[in-house]
Amino acid sequence: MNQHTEPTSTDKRSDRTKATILRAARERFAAQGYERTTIRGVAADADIDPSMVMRYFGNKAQLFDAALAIDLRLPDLTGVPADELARVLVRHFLDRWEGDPADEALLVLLRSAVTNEHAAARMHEIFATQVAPTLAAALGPETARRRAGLVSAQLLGLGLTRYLLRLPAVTGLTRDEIEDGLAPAIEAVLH
Amino acid sequence: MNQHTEPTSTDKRSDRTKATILRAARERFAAQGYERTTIRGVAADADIDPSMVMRYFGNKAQLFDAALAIDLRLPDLTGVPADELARVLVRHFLDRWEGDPADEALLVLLRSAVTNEHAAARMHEIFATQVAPTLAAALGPETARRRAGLVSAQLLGLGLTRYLLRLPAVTGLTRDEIEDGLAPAIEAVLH
DNA sequence: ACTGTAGGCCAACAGGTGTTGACTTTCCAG
DNA sequence: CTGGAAAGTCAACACCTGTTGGCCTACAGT
Repeated sequence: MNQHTEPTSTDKRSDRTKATILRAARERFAAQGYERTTIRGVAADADIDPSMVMRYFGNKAQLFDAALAIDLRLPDLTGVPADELARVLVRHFLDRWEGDPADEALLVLLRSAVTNEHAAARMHEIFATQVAPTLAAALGPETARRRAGLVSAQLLGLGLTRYLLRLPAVTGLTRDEIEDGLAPAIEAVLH
Repeated sequence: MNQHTEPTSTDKRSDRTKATILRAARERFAAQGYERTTIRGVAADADIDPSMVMRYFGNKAQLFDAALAIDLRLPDLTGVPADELARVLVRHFLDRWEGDPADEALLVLLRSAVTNEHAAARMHEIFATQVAPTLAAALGPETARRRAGLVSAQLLGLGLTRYLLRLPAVTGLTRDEIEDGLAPAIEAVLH
């Protein structure tokens, strides 16, 4: 097998189209959720035959799985002073929601997790492996156990109302207004 | 037309089956969302032919509409002292989410609004006609305008994580723990 | 007893879905 | 130049969906 081909980003041709498919899939899953996203639609966006999607990803469920690779990139919070912790969290999540439009994985996950058991399980997993440990390190395991859930509820509530439901009363706020309004609230939960 | 028939609950026979259909529809919409709910499924739950659903409700979208009749029954908050306002709100919403299992309308709405444009529009409407005015009356129109959105985000975030996603870190909390944890947070938003 | 009508059922339609297998084209190693 | 694998296309399948129209049945008003 290819020993001397450099392992650059677009090594083989198939890898590129596979990536194209995945990008199109993320967009549609993010915009419409699991059920309303069709393989034919994804294939059309990627300018490719539907059967290629099957060849590369097996079936719709596995394509969905592939689109759910998520890393929240939570920063290390152990060094942050307690009275700034909440603000750092809010700012970080706003960045993640509004950041790189190609990185819609968070939207995909949340939108689908509401109607799809499998996506919900993935969400549990992400919470357990990424959110909980980070908060436990910053707050100590005891208080984290009782507070991590509520903190997540607050941050996901923001994502829900602003980016999925697009409630005017929330989309109408500026980033600063949200930061100023929500940071004290999360601080209150953390105590 | 029937002039002397008493206007009791189950007046005509058709009204009863219509109600049966609606109950079955609410259950399925609440459990699976709009897309995965099928008319055949609803009809089977109601022990009736699918075509009857069409006869009584026209089409799937109108059946969905009928299932979305929602009244949050928000209490009058003008008499509540400012430092108890948050706690009253949290308690009220917990009651609404966990209350009468037959009254799943809130679940229906939230679960569907995430993937269905029409349900999202209905949510905007409910916010505008029920939540916003109640908060405006209690806080004054100026602060309500900037805070109502964030308060809703907090309460919907709770509903999302506890009743839809069922995050263990949130379902594992008792009612009291939620009340004690969230009330100060909402108070912080209200100031 | 008769009949009209409301309530209910059956069978089918047209369209869209995930998925499959056989076929053709592209392209690189020998 | 040539074989053969990799990449891509085409057409079809089996199934499920919302929706429709014709048919049967029960029953209330006369």
